[in-house]
Order: sequence, then structure tokens, then C-alpha cells
Amino acid sequence: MRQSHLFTKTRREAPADEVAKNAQFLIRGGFVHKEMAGVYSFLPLGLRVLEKVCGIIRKEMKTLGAEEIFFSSLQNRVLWQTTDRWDDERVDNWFKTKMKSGTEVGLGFTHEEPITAMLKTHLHSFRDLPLSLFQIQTKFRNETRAKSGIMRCREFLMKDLYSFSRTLPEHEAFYEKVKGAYRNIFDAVGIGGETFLTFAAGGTFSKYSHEFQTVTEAGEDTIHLCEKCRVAVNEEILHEQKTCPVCGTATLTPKRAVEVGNIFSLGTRFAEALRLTYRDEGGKEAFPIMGSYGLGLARLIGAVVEIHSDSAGIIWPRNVSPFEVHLISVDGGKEEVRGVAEELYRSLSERGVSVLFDDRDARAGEKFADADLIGIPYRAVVSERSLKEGGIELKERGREHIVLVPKSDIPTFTFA
RNA sequence: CGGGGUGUAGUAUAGUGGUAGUACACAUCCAUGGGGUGGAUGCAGUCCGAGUUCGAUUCUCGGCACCCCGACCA
Repeated sequence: MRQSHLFTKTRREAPADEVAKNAQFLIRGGFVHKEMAGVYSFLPLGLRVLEKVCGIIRKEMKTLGAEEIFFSSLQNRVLWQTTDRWDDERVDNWFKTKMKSGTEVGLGFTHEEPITAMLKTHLHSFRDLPLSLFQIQTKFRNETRAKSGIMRCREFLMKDLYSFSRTLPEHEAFYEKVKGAYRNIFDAVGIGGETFLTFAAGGTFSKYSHEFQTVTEAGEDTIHLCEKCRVAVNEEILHEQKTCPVCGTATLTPKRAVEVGNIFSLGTRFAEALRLTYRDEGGKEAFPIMGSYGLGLARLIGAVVEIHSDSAGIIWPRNVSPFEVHLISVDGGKEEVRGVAEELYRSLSERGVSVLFDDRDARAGEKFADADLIGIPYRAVVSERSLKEGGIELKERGREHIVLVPKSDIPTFTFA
């Protein structure tokens, strides 16, 4: 893409009303736009990052055998009354509104109810199980206080996955597989090293639920980390779990962290309340055992920015970068320099390399500063100087080392 | 939800009970062309409402919005 066609502009200064690094860089770079407190829209660069993250998630969901769906945001009040989750006394972060008729509807903050209810139409036999469904969809939560930039929003994208199993061992096996899938996702987006499986408050059907907490000062939870086992205990259950659940040590280090994902065992609570049953091998009526697995996309992106950035801007991990290469033409209007840059842009594009081509009529310093802010991992510079020295300069974002690639290598050059 | 704070141009900020200033951005021009270049000219603003006052962007009250701390976070 030509940067001259990119409608977003970078900003030199961070907005006065953002303190979180993730929001400051994402807004300065033109990735997102703030609509109101806790509500952010995605702009072209941000959307490209989002699509990369979605791609990584979809791949892992596919490996799990989950099928993708896309449910509505508007929710039927009767459904949620059935499970006793409509009352504001029970769930206080609902956004509710009314139809013209006066009938109340809710904006979904999660989707156990509608998905369970839908399956009454499609799930009848043990042969239909196990089954897992996921979506990447907008959730609404009426937070009393939005904070930490894009980390705690009132409207946000969530990947939510729901599993339906016949037996407890079958459920537990899937639950463990999801842990592995989540690990792969965090590794792929570049926060695997800072993200820890964390034991948190369970519920009716299990002693614990599991959270995936990414250690960062921008987080709002406190976890107690066992450095050896690389698992943690959420402070909220520290009164009942004072030691590492894996090795038993009491030497735990408190850390600030953000919950990027969580997984729950739900048992038959929703299936029973909504009367979702199937016929088992013996022809008897049975309830499927459910699990629910969430992953906040904006939080994930926010956490990546918090971890992968320096004073100049973002340093995107390759897998989530909006483009693979930032090609900068420092031509000052000189035809021969521009010609080489255009040739390189065409050559890379033809080979399927995604390139942000800074073809703007701007000075070198401004282009470099923008490139550092936007944070694409590879930077290629074509200039009169580089051509005189023999070719094109290549540099990795976040590193000082520059290599010179001969112009003749352009048609075949690949990034390591 | 409790406590605290802030609303001035597209952005970041200064200031004043009496014509609102600076920087960046933007527009035009000249010079320049490897780390946000120099210069000239131009465009653009006091959150909304009420009150006090001869006069309010400034003071008072109300509203709205935003931020921070805490509580909350199926």
C-alpha cells in the first residue's frame, strides 16, 4: 500500500486524555480512533493488525475442530431470565435497551445462553457430540469505569468458544487442548514469554477457572507468579491458594498483569436451565457438559503494544504487523531514486510481500520517525546515498544494524 | 458506585472580569532534502445552559464529557 493513499496521519503528540502506552501509540500511529470512554474504532492499520490476530486465532480454532459462527448482539430477555442472568442484581454490567413495542432487549456480554438455546434445534444425538463452536464477535459490558486504553472497554471484540461434551473426561481432554491452543496463540502474537496460566476463582463446577495473564504494568490484576513452574495464582483466591498449585512452593512473586483470556468449566448448568438434551447410547436423555473459553482481541493487541515498544513507538512482532516491510523512498524528488523504490515496491508486491510504501513527498527524518512509530518489523530505505553505496538499506525495527543489499538482488531478495 | 481532577483551534498547551497567545498540523510560496529542515503569508478556538456583572472564556450554580485513585469486573 502506498502511504500517500493512507488517509490516517500520525501524530507527534499523544492525546492528553490517554495515559496507557498502548492507547498512546495506537492513536498516534493512526491504528485506532477513540469514540468515547472505553469505545475505540479500528482504522486501516489497526484493522490489518486485527485481521492478523484473527487469522492466528482461526487457525488454532480450526485445529481444535471448532466451527465458526457469528451470533447477534441483541439478546432476548426471556432467554436470560431462564438462566437467572437478566436481573441487574445478578449481572450488573448489562447494556439494556427497548424495542419500539417496549420490549426490553439486552446487548450480549457473553453468549452461553443463545448458543445453548440454538443447539436445541440442531443437537439431538450422542452422535452429534463432542461439538465446539466459536465466534469473533462484539461484546458489550457496561463497565463502571473504562481504563487502561484499549485494555478495558465497554464494547470490544472477543473470540468466544463453547464446547459440548458427553462425559467429564471428554470435556477435560478438550479443556486441556484449549490451553495448548491458547499457548500457541500467545506465542504467535509475541507475548508467550510474558503470559502465564493463572488459577482463578472457579464456580459451581470446578475449584478453579484458568486465566491467561500477561505481565505488564498496564494490567489491572495482581497475580502471584511461580517463576519455576511459570504458572500463577490470581490474588483474588490467594486466601485459599497460598502456594503454587503445581509444585507447592510458597515463593510466589506478585506482578501486575492483564487478563487476556480465560477458560471455564460450566458443567451442565446452562444445558439444564435451557433444557438442552440429547439421547445417549442407551437412548436416555442427557445433558451435555459445557466449557466456555474467551479471548479479548483488543486486550491482546494492547498487551502486544505494551510489551513490544520503545520510546519511539511500536515494534510489531512479525505475525501481527500490519505490513511485513516498510519501504521508504528518500528521493527528494529525484527520478532515478524514486524509480528504484518503485521497482522494489512492484517486485515485493508481485511476490506477495505486504509493503507499506512511503512514497510521500516528505523529508527523510519525518519518514523515519513515522516508521519507528508505526513499527513495521523490516525497513527498507532507497536513497541517493544508499544507491551510491551500492543498493538498498535494510534494517530491523528495534535494532541498529543496517545491511546493504545490492540493487541486482531486488528480484529475488527475501527477508530472513 | 465513592473520592479527586480537567474541559481553550485538527493536536498539544499559555493566559485574562474588557479585541484570546504560542507550537505542531493544514493552505500558498521561497529555500532545503538521511532522523519530525529554515523562512514568509494565511486558515482555524474558549463544552452546553442559567446566574452575577455595564461586560463572563475567566466568578457562581446546573448539565454534559473526559481522566485518575478506589470499589466493581458472568
